Amino acid sequence: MVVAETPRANLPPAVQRQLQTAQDLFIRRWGEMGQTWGINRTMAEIHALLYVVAEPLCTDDVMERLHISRGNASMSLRALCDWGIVRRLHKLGERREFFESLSDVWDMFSLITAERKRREMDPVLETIKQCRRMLDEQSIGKQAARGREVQLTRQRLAGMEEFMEVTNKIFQQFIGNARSGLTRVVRVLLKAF
Amino acid sequence: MVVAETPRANLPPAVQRQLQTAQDLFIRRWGEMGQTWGINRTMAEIHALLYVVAEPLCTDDVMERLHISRGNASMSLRALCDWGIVRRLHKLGERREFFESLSDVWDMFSLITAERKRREMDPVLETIKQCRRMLDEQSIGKQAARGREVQLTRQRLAGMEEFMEVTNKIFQQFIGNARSGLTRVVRVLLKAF
DNA sequence: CCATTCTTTCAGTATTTACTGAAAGATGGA
DNA sequence: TCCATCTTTCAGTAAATACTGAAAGAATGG
Repeated sequence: MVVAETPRANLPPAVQRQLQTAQDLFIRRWGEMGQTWGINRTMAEIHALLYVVAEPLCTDDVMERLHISRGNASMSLRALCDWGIVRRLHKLGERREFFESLSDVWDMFSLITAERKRREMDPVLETIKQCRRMLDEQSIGKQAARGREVQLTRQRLAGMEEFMEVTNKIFQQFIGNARSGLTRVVRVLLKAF
Repeated sequence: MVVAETPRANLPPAVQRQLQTAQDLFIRRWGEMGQTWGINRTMAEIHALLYVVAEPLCTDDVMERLHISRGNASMSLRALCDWGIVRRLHKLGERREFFESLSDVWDMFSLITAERKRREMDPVLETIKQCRRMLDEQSIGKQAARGREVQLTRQRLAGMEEFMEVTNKIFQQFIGNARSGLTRVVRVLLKAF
């Protein structure tokens, strides 16, 4: 099937090149940052590409632009979709799938935050509670629960639990509110301080 | 030199064991979480150990408890000290050094946040600004700057820059305020929502 | 139904990251 | 000064992680 050319005035080659250079710079930095936050470089790069280009790309576009294999592209794109920050998109009259990034950074932040809280903070909180139960009077007796070392550890666990409960509450404000929630948070904060 | 035994009533062995089990559970979970946030497992574990035990430990204590080599312990402890969440401690009459974790979770959070902002967010923000400059009228001319693709990319970069500027401001509130700042933040937020 | 086009999977491999242990370097006491 | 004790460094190695490419699996059109 023959597809009509996108009807758009093309940029002069020099500008095209400059655009790509700027995009690549952003993509590279974004990938580097991802790594230090526990997100693999390629995934971060793909996301950066889709975000900065601001147009739907297909798998081959991504492979070509980032010099990665088909398998890698496929798996990384799926993971991004699972996170919810990239969406699949079917173009009419096209057989292959396209992918686009969410456009609102605040939405992306909300999604990622919610997911990481669920995956990583909640289990830790659960463990802390479990540890505390292992050291309460019921488990080890009144006498032992008063032992110096036990007390110390229990205090520390309690401190951490409190911290995580509070940060969880803050996250709740962000999650689901996305942009409007966040800007409101910021406005409130900047006024209060 | 002979060192006097620590003058403290020891816990019954069963309690001792239970205490250690609870601590180990916490340590393990903390290490796992660290990994997913880009902090290596051992470093997170050492920190968890020092935090939860709530008493200064020497290098050999750490090595023994976590089954790691001297080199690893030395390097990881130094890194933790660099982050500022662990402190070196000289006991009088002791030749070797001891290490202790900060006790206040809020302080630790502030330190880590400030450092990660400096190391990881600031460079990205700088890059985004640079990318935008590469695509402004001065660089590529009025005509080209109006091209559709250029416009799209510029909008995306602007969106990301705004986001990072705002989150930076939020961080500023936390940093330096630590506990008091955070609890205030929370109080303000919970009231406002 | 087959042929074509596109997508996913995964065993094998490459790359990166983390860890060890031994040797060199400090520090402090005698 | 030397000796003993403790710390750091780093080359070599082990472990974890990421990536590839080919093969199998869907989906679509004819």
